[in-house]
Order: sequence, then C-alpha cells, then structure tokens
Amino acid sequence: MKLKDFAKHLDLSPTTVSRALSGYPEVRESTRKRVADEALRLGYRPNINAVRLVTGRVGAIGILMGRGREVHFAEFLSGMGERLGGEDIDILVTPIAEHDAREEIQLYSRLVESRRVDAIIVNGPRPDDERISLLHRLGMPFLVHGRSETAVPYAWLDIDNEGAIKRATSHLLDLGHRRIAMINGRPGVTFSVHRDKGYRDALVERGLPFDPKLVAHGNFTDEVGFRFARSFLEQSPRPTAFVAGSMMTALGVYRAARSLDLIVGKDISVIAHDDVFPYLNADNMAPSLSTTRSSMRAAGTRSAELVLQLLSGKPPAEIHELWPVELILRESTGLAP
Amino acid sequence: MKLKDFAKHLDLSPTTVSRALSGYPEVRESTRKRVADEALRLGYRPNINAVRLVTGRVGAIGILMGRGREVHFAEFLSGMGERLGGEDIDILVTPIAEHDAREEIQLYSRLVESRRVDAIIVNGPRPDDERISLLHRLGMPFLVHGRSETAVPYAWLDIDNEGAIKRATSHLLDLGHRRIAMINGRPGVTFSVHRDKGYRDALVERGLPFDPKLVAHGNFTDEVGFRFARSFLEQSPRPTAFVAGSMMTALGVYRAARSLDLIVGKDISVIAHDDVFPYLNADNMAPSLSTTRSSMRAAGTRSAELVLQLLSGKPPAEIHELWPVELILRESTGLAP
DNA sequence: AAAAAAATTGAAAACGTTTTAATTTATTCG
DNA sequence: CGAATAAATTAAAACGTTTTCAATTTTTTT
Repeated sequence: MKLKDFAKHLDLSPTTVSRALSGYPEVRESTRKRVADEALRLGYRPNINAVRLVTGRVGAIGILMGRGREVHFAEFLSGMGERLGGEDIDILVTPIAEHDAREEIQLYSRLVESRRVDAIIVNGPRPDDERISLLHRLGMPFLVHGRSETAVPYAWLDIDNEGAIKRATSHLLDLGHRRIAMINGRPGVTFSVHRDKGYRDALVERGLPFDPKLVAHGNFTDEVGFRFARSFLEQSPRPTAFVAGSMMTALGVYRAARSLDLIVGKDISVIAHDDVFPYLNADNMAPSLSTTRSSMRAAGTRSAELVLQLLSGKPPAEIHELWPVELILRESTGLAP
Repeated sequence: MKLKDFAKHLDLSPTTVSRALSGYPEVRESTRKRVADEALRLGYRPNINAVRLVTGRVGAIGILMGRGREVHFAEFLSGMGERLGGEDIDILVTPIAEHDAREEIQLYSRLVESRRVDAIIVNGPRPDDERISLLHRLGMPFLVHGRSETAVPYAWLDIDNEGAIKRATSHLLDLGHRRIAMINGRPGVTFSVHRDKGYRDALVERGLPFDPKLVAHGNFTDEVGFRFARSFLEQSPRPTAFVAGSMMTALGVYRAARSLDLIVGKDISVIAHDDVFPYLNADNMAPSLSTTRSSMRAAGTRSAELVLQLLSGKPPAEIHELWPVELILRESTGLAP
C-alpha cells in the first residue's frame, strides 16, 4: 500500500500522515494516534527507497571486513547491532581481501562514491593511515576504532593499549620476572605499536634492557601463539613470562608450554589481552588466564552510538574516547621461578 | 552531478545516457563509449536511491548473524564478498541475540517488511524451521545454507554432513576402534541431526551398539571440546577415538588428551570437521589433524551466486546443491591401541 | 462577538533515476 | 529515388515519499 492510498483511507492528506508517522510536533495527538494505530493494523510502512531518495540519507553504516580478524570483527558487529536495533539504520558489510593497501583505498573510495552509506567505521588503523585522509577529503563522516597519527581531525574510540600492556608487564616485573616475551599483533597497526611502547616503557622504567629477540608480531591465532612461544622457549635462558596479544595467542602459548612439559603459572607466567568472546572464557581455561580485559562487543555498541552522534552533526574533533583496560589476575601468573 | 546535467554536458538526453550506462543494446557503440568515458572523467554515478526507487530493487542481500557461530559466519560472509564484489549488491548484516525463536521470527518479519533487502540467506536451519515457511509465505526470495524438513519448496546449499561423518566413523572402525565418542554441534539444528545419523549409521552397519553416553552436543568452541573430551575420557573403558564437530572442538580434545597424558594419534584418534579457516590449519597442528573438509568460504561464494540466480527468476525448487565432503587423513588417526 | 494568534492540515513541488511510447535518423531494397 | 524497415534517440510519465509554503480550522484574547 502506498502513502496516498493509506492517507485516503484515513481521510487525511499524505502530508499529515507522513508527519504523524515521523513524529513531527505540529500534528494533533489524537490524529497521530489514529494514524499510528491504523498503520499498524493495515501494515503500512513507507517505501524505504522513496524515503531515502527524498531525504538524501541512506540509513546505513558501512564497515569493511578484512581477513584474519574475523573473530574480533564479528564480535564488534554484534555490539553495533545492540545499539542499532531500534534505529532504522543498517550495517553494510563489505568483505575485503586486504592484500595491498592500494586496493583497500580503492574499495573505500568506491564505497563513498557509491553513496550507499551515511558513515563508515574504519578498523585496524595504522599510524599513517591513508584511509583517514581519504574519507576526510571526500567529506564522508567516519569513526575510527583505534587511533592513527594522521594530521586531519577525526573521531575515534580506542582502548588504552599502551597503559594496559605497561601495567601487565610491570606486574610481571613485580613478580620477579626478568625475561618477558611479548607476542604482539600484526606489525604496522597502531594498536601493536602502542602495545610495544607499553611493554618497552615498563622495562625502561625499571632500568631493564629491551631485547628485540623477545618480541614477535603476528595475527591473533592459536598457531602464531604456539610457534612463537615454542621458539622463544627454546632460547636460553628462556623467558619466564609471556605477554600475549589475544586469547587465541594465549591458547597457543599454553599449548607450547605443555609440549615442553612446563607448567603455566609456575614455570612460566602468561598474561593475555582479552577482548571478551562469549565462547572463550579466561576463567575456564586450565589454568585460568590472567588478562587485560576490554569488551570488543561494548566497543561496537559505543561506536554505533558515536556514529549516530556524528550523523546528527557533532564535530568529529569532539569525539575522542580512550577506554581504560582492566587487569584481572588469575592462576596463569605467579612468582618467577 | 545529476543525470540531467551530465546528459546536457554530453548533448544527449537523460534517457540515452541512462541506457548507455546500463548497457542496453539499442544505443550506438560510439555513443556508449563516449558516455562511459565522460562518466569516468567527470565522476558521474547515478544516485543509488533514485535507481532503487524506480527499479524497486534494493540491491542488497540480508543475512542475520546469530551469536555463538561468529567465526563461521565471518568466513561465509567473506566468501559471499568474493562473488558480490563486481555486482552492485550489498550485504546487509543484522546482528541478533537469538535467545528465543519468537524474537528471531520477528526479526525476519521486520527485515522482509522493511523492504531493505532483495533476498535473504537463512543460516543454521532446524528441521522444523519456522523461518522458511515465513519467508515463503511473505514471498521473499531466500536461500537456506543447510537443510530443513519444512514442506514448502525452498532453495538450499548444504554439505553432505551425514556422509562425511559416516565415512569418518567408518574409517575409525576400520582402524579397530570400538568406543568412538562424538562431540557434535548445537542440538536441534539440522546439520547436527545429520551428523548424528551418519555416526549412528556407521555403527549400525557394523552391527555395533549405539551408546548415547558417547555423544555430546554443544557450540563449536575449544572449551566445549575440552570439557566433553575430559568427561568422556574419565569413563571406563574410555573411548579410543573422537569425532569432533569443528577445529575448535578438536583443539579442546587435544588439550584434554594432553591434560591426561594421552598421545593423540596413538592413545586416542581424532577426526574433526574442518570448515577451512585461514587462521587454523589442520596441517599445522601437533600432531596434524585428520579432517572431513569443506570450505565455508566456498559455500559463501556459491551461495551468493545462487541468490543471484534466484533473483534473476530461477525457481527455488530447482536450486538444490549437496556438496560432497573430503576425508583427509593425517597424523591424528591411528590403529586402536 | 470580533479580531488576533496559534494550531493543524493540505496542495504542490521537489528528490534523481528508469522505462514506455513516440519520434527522428539511418539503412535497405525494389 | 522513394518507400519500407531498422536503428538510435528523446519527451514525458512514472517510482513513493518528504517538505515548503499556504490555507484552513481551532483556540485565545480583547
């Protein structure tokens, strides 16, 4: 049914009906009620494409899904959905191979030019991220999940990676550990850089040397955790503690320890960053895992909220959120042997 | 820039320009070339909302992301993107809590009624899935990834879960195993039912009894694999082989075996189903894992293709694909002790 | 009770395309 | 060469809303 028919049925003008449904103030309360009730009864819903054409708004937020971080991505998405449930705003996902940066930039350009989204969420930013200047130049509203060092002003939401890892490392130092290995995330992305810095600063603060042989970078997978942990543990003297970039990495570290008959929490200590996945619980691991914790899901929810603020006109420069990270101690950390 | 301006610039009518860009046959080749070149040069792109309004097509495929299977979901999505890259079709993701079936149905209804998608992909179907009859009733084109037992005709793409698990189980029987445990997926969904049947049939075929104490159901997580494997291994006589529903489950089984000082491939054998995640490789595991393999990503790509066929008018009843599953033997399977 | 003000409703013009039906231009053929 | 046919182009009518501006009705004020 079209607006015209529906309005005729109500003996009102399309104008009034449209206003009643959109909640404009200048329509009488009794009229609004009548329209709303009847719309529900007859199942009238405005044609979304007509609405979009005339308002110029698309009603969608775009987000690109790169490969290798699908797990985090899905959790973030899930959080976004929580905030966007009531709104008439969709999430548009564009999967992307992300092999080279050039192709990535092209995909962002095309997404903007195709005018299919009102705003974009940029994830996994790098310090010199081209995407940020691109979107700024093209005038597309966007929120960065993470941070960059680009000169242009931009809205962002990030967790305090540096502080979190610094605290974790300091705690291990307090426990007497002196050789602490770090299995960080992909090289080049800002959060890895921040975590490296947190790790380094903790060492420097105690006047301890930084040993590049104890730092590795890679995707957040069980496999990467296992391989690097094995190779670190084969050094001598071997590290007595690990800072792991993710829960998956920690699983790999646990596996490596077991494969060498080392007991986690005694022979080696492990602290990992936990993005809080519903299906991988630090408490349930054996031994339970000490973590720096910050919910990826919550970040998604909040990001959706911030994008809505952006869309309602709030200047990007005023949207900066740095979330603190909890340090939760469990059985995987103990005094240095 | 609007079509009208662009057409004026070319000294053509909007009609001709529109047709030239959409590849209609009745426009002269030289004209088409000129229009295409100039469009590229001036950066003209039709306003997508206007196109959608007039064609009645939205240019989007909807898919709901339930919780607990995010990993598989993301991989499937990634595959869809591969096929949809060139097309002007978006993927619309609606995250969903999926707590109760009633709410789930409502979300599907709303997605249909809001007319935001041209087709829907239904995932994780159950034998008596209400969503299928709903979408059929509402006249929304849809493809089911998996199968159901609903009476209405519907398009589907599924892998041969029953055959795969039957083969895996038979192989373990060939190796002399007699107590084979099965850690299957969530109860109630069709693929779990099919896998149960494959497992059962393999036993029956050899005249062996089916022991419900050796079968468990749960999400595809490391944790579930670990817990069930532990509890099975504490039975006596304990099982000598495991059929695991996923790679994550297998990780848990490996962990459980290690925690009891059992050697995988010798004391116990393990075969798992591998959906082929880029970050979790059966070959790299220690010991390497025997698997039944079928790419989730490929399923996504093919599903996108099938949806396109659906949209171009192919009857749903003609779209049925059952994919065979490979059985790949590696080190995790061996003769029964 | 009339005038003024406020509240409510409506007519008509966008929004930017695609597509139908009509028109013009080019080609073929007797 | 002219009629018939084919090919290429265009004018105008959708598509279904929102929104501006104007008109009407209702309420308040004097």
